[in-house]
Amino acid sequence: MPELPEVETVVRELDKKLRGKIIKHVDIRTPKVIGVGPASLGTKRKASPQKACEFQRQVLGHRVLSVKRRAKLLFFNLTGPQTILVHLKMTGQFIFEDKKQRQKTQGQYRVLNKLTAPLVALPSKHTHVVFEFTDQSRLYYNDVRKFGYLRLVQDADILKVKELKSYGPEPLGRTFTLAIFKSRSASRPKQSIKQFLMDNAVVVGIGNIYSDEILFQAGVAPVRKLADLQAQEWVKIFQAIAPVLKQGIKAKGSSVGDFIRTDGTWGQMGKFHFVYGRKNQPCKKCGTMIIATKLGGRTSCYCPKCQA
DNA sequence: TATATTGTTACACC
DNA sequence: TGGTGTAACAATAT
Repeated sequence: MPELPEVETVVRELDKKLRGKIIKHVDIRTPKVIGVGPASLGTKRKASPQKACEFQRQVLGHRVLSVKRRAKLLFFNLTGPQTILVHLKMTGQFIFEDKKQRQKTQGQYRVLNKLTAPLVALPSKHTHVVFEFTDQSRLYYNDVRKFGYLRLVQDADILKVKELKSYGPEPLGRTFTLAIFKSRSASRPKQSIKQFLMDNAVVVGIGNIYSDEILFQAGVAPVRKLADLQAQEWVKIFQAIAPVLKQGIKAKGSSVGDFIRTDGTWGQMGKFHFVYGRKNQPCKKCGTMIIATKLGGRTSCYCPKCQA
């Protein structure tokens, strides 16, 4: 389940590996994950062979200039007037391999990030797109749920992309301040702090895992309503955001769900989780059992003693 | 077989 | 009407 630290991990690795490479071939095995144009694909998407062809045609022969990130969206900036926007949603993943990498792994990967998942050769049944570059290296896009997408957008149309318009500030950016963060709560006093943190209009990139961890570090229960939070609690929550996300990036992402790095290895953040996914396990600080509750349809874990 | 999972959006409701 | 709250949706492993 990639959130900002996981997406950032993928972006840094891909930027290093793909920069300068020329796309020689694109194999689109599942056309429904492909979009063309600034309009969003929507949930009820159907396969469009025409779009897949157009995607292929416009991308072939172009060089990757850079790979960047905004919120949880990846940007593959290409030569020519196009950019590929990628959202991994729940289970999207990229695996990159060159000849050396292939020898190391013998072409075997776990497409699902579970120790019990079998090693498979790529492309697997969950591989939907394969990029091949002129130096023989390959980039595989896998997605078990097929919720993610690759969208080709003309650079001139980037500002027409709806999601980009509704996104709030980057949590690690200079424009994200306590005053701005707190001000967004005024119009929705009854919302829980957990849902507030996960709202991309408030601040981007924070999902279920990191919101739980941030609230643990802040000592605030996820069920607390915005209007009831004391000034000091706002400060604690705000000050917990950057360190928790930075630790996630440093650990190369979480090891939970289906997240794997671009070389098929796991991130280490899972080792540091204090509350996420630890229902009925003792709190690492006080030993109290971690409890789980549902907020806006999402499971939220917290320590009833450490978090008031 | 029912359930759990997420970001996004369509839509109901003040 | 505009902003907020909520439910639905996509697909599949377990």
